[in-house]
Amino acid sequence: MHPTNKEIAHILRSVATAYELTGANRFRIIAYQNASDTVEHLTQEIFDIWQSGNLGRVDGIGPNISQHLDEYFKKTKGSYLEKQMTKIPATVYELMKAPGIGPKKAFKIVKELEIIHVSTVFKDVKKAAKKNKIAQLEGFGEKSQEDIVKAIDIYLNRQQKEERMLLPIAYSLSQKIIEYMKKNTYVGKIEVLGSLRRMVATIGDIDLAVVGKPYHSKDIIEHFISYPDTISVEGKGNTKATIILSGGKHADLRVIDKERFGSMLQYFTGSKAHNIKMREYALKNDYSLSEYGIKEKKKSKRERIHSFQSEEAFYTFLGLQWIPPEIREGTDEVERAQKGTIPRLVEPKDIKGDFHIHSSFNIEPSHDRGSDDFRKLTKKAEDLKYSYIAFSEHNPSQSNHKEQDIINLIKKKQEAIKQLKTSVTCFNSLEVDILPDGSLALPDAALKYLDFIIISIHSVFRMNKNDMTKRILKALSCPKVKVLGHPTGRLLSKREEIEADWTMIFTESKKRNIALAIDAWPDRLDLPDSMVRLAVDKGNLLAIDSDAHAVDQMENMLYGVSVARRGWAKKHDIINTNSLKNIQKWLNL
DNA sequence: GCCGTTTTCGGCCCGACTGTTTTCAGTCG
Repeated sequence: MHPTNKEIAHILRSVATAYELTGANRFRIIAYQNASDTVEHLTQEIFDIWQSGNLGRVDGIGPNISQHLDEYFKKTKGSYLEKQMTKIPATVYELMKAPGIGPKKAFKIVKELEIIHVSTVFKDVKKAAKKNKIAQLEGFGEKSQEDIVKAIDIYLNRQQKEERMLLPIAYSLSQKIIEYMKKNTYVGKIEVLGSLRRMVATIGDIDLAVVGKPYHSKDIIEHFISYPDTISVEGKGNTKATIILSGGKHADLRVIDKERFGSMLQYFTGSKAHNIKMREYALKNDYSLSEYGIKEKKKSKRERIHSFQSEEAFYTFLGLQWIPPEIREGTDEVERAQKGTIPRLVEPKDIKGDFHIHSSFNIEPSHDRGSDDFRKLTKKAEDLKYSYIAFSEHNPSQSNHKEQDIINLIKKKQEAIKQLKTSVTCFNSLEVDILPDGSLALPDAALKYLDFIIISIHSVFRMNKNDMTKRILKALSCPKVKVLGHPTGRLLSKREEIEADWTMIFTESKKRNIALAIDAWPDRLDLPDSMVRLAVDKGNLLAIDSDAHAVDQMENMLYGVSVARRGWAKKHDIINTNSLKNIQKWLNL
């Protein structure tokens, strides 16, 4: 197995740490940190980029780091990166995983207390704290000793739990806090910010901001840290506070006055990478950005800060198009905003139908059945103002049926659909398993009774890249296939993506006019946003599917739209924004 | 060590909070 982006990012960050502790030029340290960030957020495998000889083209990786990585990938013994890393005890990198412990503190503790075993570093540090040894170190005290023990406990605790929340969970949690905050009379406007506003698939912390007068700030902060579900207060200042909720999740709150709401919204929405790009851009025009506004850096003049009530005004002042939060990830959005070429991204109201709904119709499926019948589902589709939907249950199990049984079941379903009285056009479809050899779990003879099929992988996820690619390409060759369902098979924080040559698969899908699904099921969000962007750039068709197994889940479409937006998808990139007429043409009906 | 619509040299994001200090260093987002 080749090293993952996560592993390479960790190595680069560790080298940055080693440089920091050995007193290297601080900009060299930053360069390695930047390279680490870049690799971590890359949309392709850094290993693949290296293999194709394009390492140097990656933003933030220059000639030096390129060469070091080359050496590392070639598995050269005693490679430069490894050599740099081992200058610092491995216990330092381990200890740094605890929040609030950075390079300096970790190194000091490890060195002074002679902690050498990586596997027991946390236990050993806690033991030392018990003997009051840390408080005696220079630069440390009673309080910091206590904080270090707490930080270790938080880290160890977090290890056992899910690290990040699924988007919908974080969203509902934030709504509860907002409701609570509104009970305080000094609280004005209140907004969800950070990764939640950017609609990232998984959310670490909940970030909130409140409009309030500075002299009410204290009251608001006090109210916030009294939130009933709080188990501890991690920090509290004049304008911001952090609480830890019973599930171990952090919630941050910032108070800001109305005049600066725009710059605050911009700052606090992030991403960090986006804000850095913004500040770098501003600096070229002699401006300095912060959450408080835009500062003119002209040395001769008196310092002047411009405030902004709205985010739009903030971006406009800098000569930039307003950038939707979903694409503020520090890729090329600032450049594009400068040129005025940020596209209008697809919106929830553009969606005209849903191709992937599991009904309760008993097709005697291989996997789970939906819980609601055609009638309820079509009613919901009407409420959502859809023009069309497709009932796409899992294929009938193969082991329990003869070919003719399967055909009869599909015909029966077709008949039942015909009987429906609704303004919504309903297609007869199935979600068919892609078997390990690339054949489909449905007899060919059954295909003609279906309007189209979705194909998906539901077993044998671990396969080598070559075989997996062949498997999918073979499955795509069936003419009834119109959607490749949850292409990567990932389950957020449960199962990794499958390995496949996506360039080949995207090319083949495009050639065959097959849409790649953006499955909106909260655990999936698959395609992932970064791959959506690749697909969009390549000109692939995409289908946003709810994958609903119950009526209410049809509303999950919203999260699929968010993924599409994060992948820079425009309305015309998404097949199910089309009119019924166009869809029928696409389906060859 | 990286990078380029004022630059192949000379820059490199900004502020808050905390603890240990008595003006600052470390860490975080």
